[in-house]
Amino acid sequence: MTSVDEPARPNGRIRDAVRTKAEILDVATQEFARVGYAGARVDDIAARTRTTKRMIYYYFGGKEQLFTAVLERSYGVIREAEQSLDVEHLDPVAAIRRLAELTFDHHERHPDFIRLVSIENIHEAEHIASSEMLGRIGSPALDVIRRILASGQESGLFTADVDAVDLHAMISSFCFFRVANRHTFGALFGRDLVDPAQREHYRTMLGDMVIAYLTADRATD
Amino acid sequence: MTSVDEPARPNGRIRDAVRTKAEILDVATQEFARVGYAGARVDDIAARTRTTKRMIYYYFGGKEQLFTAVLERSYGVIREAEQSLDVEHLDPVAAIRRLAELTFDHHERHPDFIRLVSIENIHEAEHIASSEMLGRIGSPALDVIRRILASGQESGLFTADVDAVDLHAMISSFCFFRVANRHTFGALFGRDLVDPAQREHYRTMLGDMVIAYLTADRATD
DNA sequence: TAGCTAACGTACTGGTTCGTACATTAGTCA
DNA sequence: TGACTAATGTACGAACCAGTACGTTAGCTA
Repeated sequence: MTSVDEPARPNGRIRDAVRTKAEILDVATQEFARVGYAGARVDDIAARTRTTKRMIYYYFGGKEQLFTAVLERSYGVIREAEQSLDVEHLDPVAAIRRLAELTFDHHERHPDFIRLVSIENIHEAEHIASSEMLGRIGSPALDVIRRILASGQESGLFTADVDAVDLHAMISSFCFFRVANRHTFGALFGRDLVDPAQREHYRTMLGDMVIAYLTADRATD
Repeated sequence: MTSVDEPARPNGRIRDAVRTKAEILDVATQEFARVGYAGARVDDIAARTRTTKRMIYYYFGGKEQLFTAVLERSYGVIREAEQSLDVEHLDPVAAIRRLAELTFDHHERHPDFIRLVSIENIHEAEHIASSEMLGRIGSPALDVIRRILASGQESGLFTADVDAVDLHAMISSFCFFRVANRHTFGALFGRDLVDPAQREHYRTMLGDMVIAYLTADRATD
């Protein structure tokens, strides 16, 4: 295991606090996502890193804090992704559809994150609640939705009585369910919601749904 | 703890296989839903029944089989509920809206079931896969949707290219997300999706969304 | 280059947890 | 009413698992 980047040491022991910490977080993210908080084993996480269990306690304090750190980093990643959203140059309908598609893509690309969120919900969001950072993380996506919605409502394209948080919930629920409930849905109904061949179909379906809702003539019903 | 139903015994020991088994299932359902499969403790489940851990192994064989039995009974309950669906006397639009509302109500009334499904998805539906019963449980709701959809498409009310399984996924995703992700969503966005005061709002939103999707003129976009 | 400390490793512990061996009894039926 | 068996209880073991006491060393800096 001697590479150019990591020259051999007499002892093989290398000191790199940043790398060690990051490696623990990487492995812990995989393990927690794979088997849940209670199902994960601190020993197993340590065994899959190049360091020892001792270091987990040294850097994070304990299993609980490690899980919180995993959540914090995972949420940080999506916040960053949301910050690079660039849809406001489009007209409101296209902008919302594009935003929905980006949400769709992001969920699909980060199944581990979806699993962590499911797990955190089983724990009633207790780690989020006790995290300084996650309490004030906000959501750039929400701001984007708010602005598009306002512009669409002003121009009369969208029905007036829609709220950004609710629309975000609507979009997220479809994207989240598709990934999170993939297994039970597949087992019960014989259809793989994440089948690559069906990807475009569901991506379009999401956009159609959201736009139909936003542009519907509510008086019709 | 002496009641009319259960007269005192010299030893307090009563034999009732059916009751014992049902009581274990009740408690196990609560515990598994509360803390997940790995988080649940066989000893704790036993302690909360009027019998002992020995009986769990006697009747179910082990923790894994107990969890499967919990899932089987839980899915059985919704299948029964679905069988009593009675919406086909309504016109297609009203029928779909009513069906969505009943799905909405059912999810809200059975948060433990939602949690069990989330947990089973973390385990990649392995218990469903290995269950004889759950493999062929089917879904009466799906048949209902299929018939309403066919009638609505025939009369030209609904867009033609919609599939029953997909529509079921759409309705379920909204209902499921609202309950399952209540905690993280609340913690991050400060809005309780299950707030009773907002119940009618979200119930209407779901119906509006589904109907808008089904009746939209897809060519507009 | 001596010494200091952040970074790391080893080995262990105490409590937990699934599962079982063995003993007992309630209720039934010949 | 005696015997048989399904149903139940007790006590324990072996593996597991989060966390820690204690010792070591790499790399920096005075």
